[in-house]
Amino acid sequence: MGPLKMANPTSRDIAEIAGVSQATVSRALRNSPLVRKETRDRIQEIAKELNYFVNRNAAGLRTHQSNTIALLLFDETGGADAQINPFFLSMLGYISRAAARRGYDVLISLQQLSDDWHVEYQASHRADGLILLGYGNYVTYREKLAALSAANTRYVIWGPVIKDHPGHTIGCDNENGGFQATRHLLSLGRRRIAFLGQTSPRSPEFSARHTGYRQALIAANVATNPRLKVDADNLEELGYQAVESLLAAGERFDAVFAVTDVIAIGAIRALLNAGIRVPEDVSVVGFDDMPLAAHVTPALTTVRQDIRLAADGLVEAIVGLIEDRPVESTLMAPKLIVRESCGAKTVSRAGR
Amino acid sequence: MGPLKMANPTSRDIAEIAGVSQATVSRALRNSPLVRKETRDRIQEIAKELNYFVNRNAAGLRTHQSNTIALLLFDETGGADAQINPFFLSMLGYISRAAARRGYDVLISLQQLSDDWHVEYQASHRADGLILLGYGNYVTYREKLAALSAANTRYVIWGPVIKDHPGHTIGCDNENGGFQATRHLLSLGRRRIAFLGQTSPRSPEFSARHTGYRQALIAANVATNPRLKVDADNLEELGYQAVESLLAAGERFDAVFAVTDVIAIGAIRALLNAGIRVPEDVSVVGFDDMPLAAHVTPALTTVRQDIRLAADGLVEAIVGLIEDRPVESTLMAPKLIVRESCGAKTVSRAGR
DNA sequence: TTCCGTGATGAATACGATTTCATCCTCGCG
DNA sequence: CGCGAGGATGAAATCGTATTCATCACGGAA
Repeated sequence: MGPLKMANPTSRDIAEIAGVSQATVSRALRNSPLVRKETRDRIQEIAKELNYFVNRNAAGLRTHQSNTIALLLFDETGGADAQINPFFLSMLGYISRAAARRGYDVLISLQQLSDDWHVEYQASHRADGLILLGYGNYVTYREKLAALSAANTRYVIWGPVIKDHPGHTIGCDNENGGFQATRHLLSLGRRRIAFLGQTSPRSPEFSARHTGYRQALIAANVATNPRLKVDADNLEELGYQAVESLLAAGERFDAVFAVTDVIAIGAIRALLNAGIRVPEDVSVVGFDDMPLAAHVTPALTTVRQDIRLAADGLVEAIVGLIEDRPVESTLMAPKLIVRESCGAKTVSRAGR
Repeated sequence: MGPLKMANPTSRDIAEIAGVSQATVSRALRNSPLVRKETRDRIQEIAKELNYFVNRNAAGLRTHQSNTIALLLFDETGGADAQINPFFLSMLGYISRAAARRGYDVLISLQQLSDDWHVEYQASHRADGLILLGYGNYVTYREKLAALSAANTRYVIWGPVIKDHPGHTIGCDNENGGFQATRHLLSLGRRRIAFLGQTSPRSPEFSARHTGYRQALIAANVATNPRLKVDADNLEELGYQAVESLLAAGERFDAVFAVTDVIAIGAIRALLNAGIRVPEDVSVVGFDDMPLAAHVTPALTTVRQDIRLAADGLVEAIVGLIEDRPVESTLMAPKLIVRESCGAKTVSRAGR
């Protein structure tokens, strides 16, 4: 029995070779106990020999499934060529792995505000369910989500848990994260703490972090100074500019809570460029704990979102919905990671 | 005519409502000129009203197409939970956009060395073609590529162009990049230039950068010192350790060429921690120009690979193969980006 | 010996689109 | 008035698999 060759073998071809019916082949390949073990093995061997793979289109057509999860990534920052939010990008990696573990493929789709594809993915049977990243902007998207629900689409959102928000949500307790960061800065004796980040209703996560920030100040009986709050979208450059504008305005501050590591890194650069030492003169805390946070100089103190866990949770949830299991929205606890940029630890740097 | 509702409308449902045959519906939805314009418009309106979308499984079954590109990402560094190479991750973003522009979806698959799914994607009609990232390790993968070719799979590789390598390749002229980086350091008067990076045949890109490095030294009549070459995989931590080991060995050096920005950032941290100033005492040059490179302190001088262009090229190539157009392997020119970490520019930092 | 349950298999159908081929109508021209 | 060309549409086949519903052989129980 030499190496069999065939351009595009089908289950029928295998059936013919094995001397059985196509139905039996189909059953054998799916390990159905209806087929006698010997027959099953023989068929599977032939399939392997022929380099046969089930035609997913045909199978999907018949079963109404795709074993695929679509990942919709909304990235409003910047235009079509801008870098994509690295936080989402690494989430994507973990999601893909978690999905693979459960036998699902992942289809990516970078969406723009103007796009209107949401419904299509499941309706066209390209995906069994959707994971939505970057939907923070719930004001704008609310109706889109409603459309999804109306179309009976299964989806899970990464973002803030908002009451009477349609759909299931998995997110991080941003308020608590902001609180932890700020409390930490306060515990170091800092009192004039700048807040860097966009807090419009477009960015509910960031707003929640700001709320946590304020609550920490209130709890410590420290007056909030609205001039120490600067809007900044999630780009290094904007963190840089935010600090520049603070300095230009002559504001005095001894700490910075940046709503994102990326912003924090931009802020640090601006501080250092202005001759201000970090953390000696100004403490800096970020948010996310992206991989690089530990390796920039000074290493960034930050609030960690465990994105691996988050990704697992998202996949678990969407697969649950697909397979008709009950699913609940979840809020994950963030964790303060103390490094050098806040000054809590003695910096090991020898020379200065 | 109120809002029509229907669970899962098919083209046949639309046909019935429109009072035409299902064949006409199919044609109308694909904008076939065979259908009279009025009829076409009416049908499309009904489809919209019903929230109808073509069942991709059925369409794909019939046409033998999926309009999908599979992106196979091999990431050997670290285990299953490790962060994924950020360079590939951002490439992925651009690839996804470029593919969308051409009407293709992107399926991601993070692969391990042990996996053996390559052939499956196209054979199962899940994808029309493959883009392979991280296949640098051509020694190991050669046979896998051969299998792909044998199965008549269409694929494009991001990586070094290697002669009599099966398949089409798009890559960066790494040798030239290494040459530029090193020549730049030499032009700054640096003579003891350390090289940080893995150069085994497992990493042909990095080996090529090393070749460029050596050629620049030779061209400048500077002796190469093998002790200034330290293997380091692509992680910040390993860049850090590489510098530590150089220092521990008592090697003297006045510059570092890191084979990757990530390694460079780790290296800089190690230098600063040891009280060595960058760039005053040691110049550092990286490779890739990842987004953060411009924003760390000191801002990183590096060799830019234009990944947007690369992504476009890869997609262009795979789509070309899918649509039976001739495709050629391409080598893209990298570009030296001078910032602060090499010391060529006056650092604007005020205090020090 | 007859009958029925059980295990293994096959025949036939459905999934929802695309596409080929046939049909029918209309209109212009000889 | 007849005829052919061409435009618009419909009927039917097809893609490859999963699954329902027979069918058949076999063996044990009555």
